[in-house]
Amino acid sequence: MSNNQFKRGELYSVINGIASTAVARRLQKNFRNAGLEITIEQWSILYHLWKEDGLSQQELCTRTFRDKASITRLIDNIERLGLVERIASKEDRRVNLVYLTDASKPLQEATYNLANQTMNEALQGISKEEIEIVKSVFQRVYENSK
Amino acid sequence: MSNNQFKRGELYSVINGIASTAVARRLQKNFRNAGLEITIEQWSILYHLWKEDGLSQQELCTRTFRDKASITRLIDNIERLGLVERIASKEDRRVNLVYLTDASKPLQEATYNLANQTMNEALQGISKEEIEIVKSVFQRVYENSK
DNA sequence: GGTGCAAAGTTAACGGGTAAATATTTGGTA
DNA sequence: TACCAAATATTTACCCGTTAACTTTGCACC
Repeated sequence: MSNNQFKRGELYSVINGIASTAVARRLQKNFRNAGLEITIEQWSILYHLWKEDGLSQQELCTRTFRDKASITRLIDNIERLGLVERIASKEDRRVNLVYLTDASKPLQEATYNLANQTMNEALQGISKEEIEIVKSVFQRVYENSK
Repeated sequence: MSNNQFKRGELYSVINGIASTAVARRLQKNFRNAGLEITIEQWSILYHLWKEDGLSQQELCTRTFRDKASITRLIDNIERLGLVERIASKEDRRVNLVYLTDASKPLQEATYNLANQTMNEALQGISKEEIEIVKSVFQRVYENSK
């Protein structure tokens, strides 16, 4: 691939993730309009815990592509909201396991629906084949850049 | 488009912009390794000023897809680095025009080269046709979500 | 058993994004 | 002229991402 094949300006929006930012902002707005007072980042933690409860913070780092320090603060905030709690692992005392509380349960259905609806709106008019190409390209870009 | 055509989990990385985050992080690292002490966000402002100097803050909002408050703080920081300066518009006293200083000049060539190199590495093994599809999809996602 | 290293998590400092409230200026209009 | 609405920019408060330094714990190895 030559140095000049792609113009910087054209790819600028890709670098800055304009499209994904727009989707995230929209989803955040939909949460707020529905009276759900959580951020997208907090929701992404809950999302993984709904799939598998009791993950360690380190495991949440891996699954959400986040830093240890980010996870610490995210869990701090979600715990303050009463949606999760840290429980020290009995096997390894370095490890905190993060468990959902009962208060988190009502959020699951509502946020899933809003996320689905938001993604469907975002992907209006885009074919399944195009989605597959985007996913494939993203995977390679991620591998090339990580 | 049915509600179940796309699985949330598969699109999760798109929502969170994992790929674009990885590219941005890599570019930031390349800047730092080259001794360039500016952030990607600061660079994005300089990038637009190198194309056209003396833009208003509002115009920078539009071109960088950013909030007014973000621009205010970004310009604060870049101004503190001595790379730009605010000059009040004579036509409209509400407006600040942002001008590059001489100190910003040496950055232009170096950052352009690093940005080009970073993008080329990120896009290794990706065809021109795929790029076009991604850009087209992103444009529609952005329009659908903004 | 002590030493040293790696892993998990916390903290602080800095930069940036967003929302809401505020001030200033402009321009139109009654 | 007086008033009002819109545009530009700032400020504050809160949240998140990254880095670097640090603590605690586990483990391997001599």
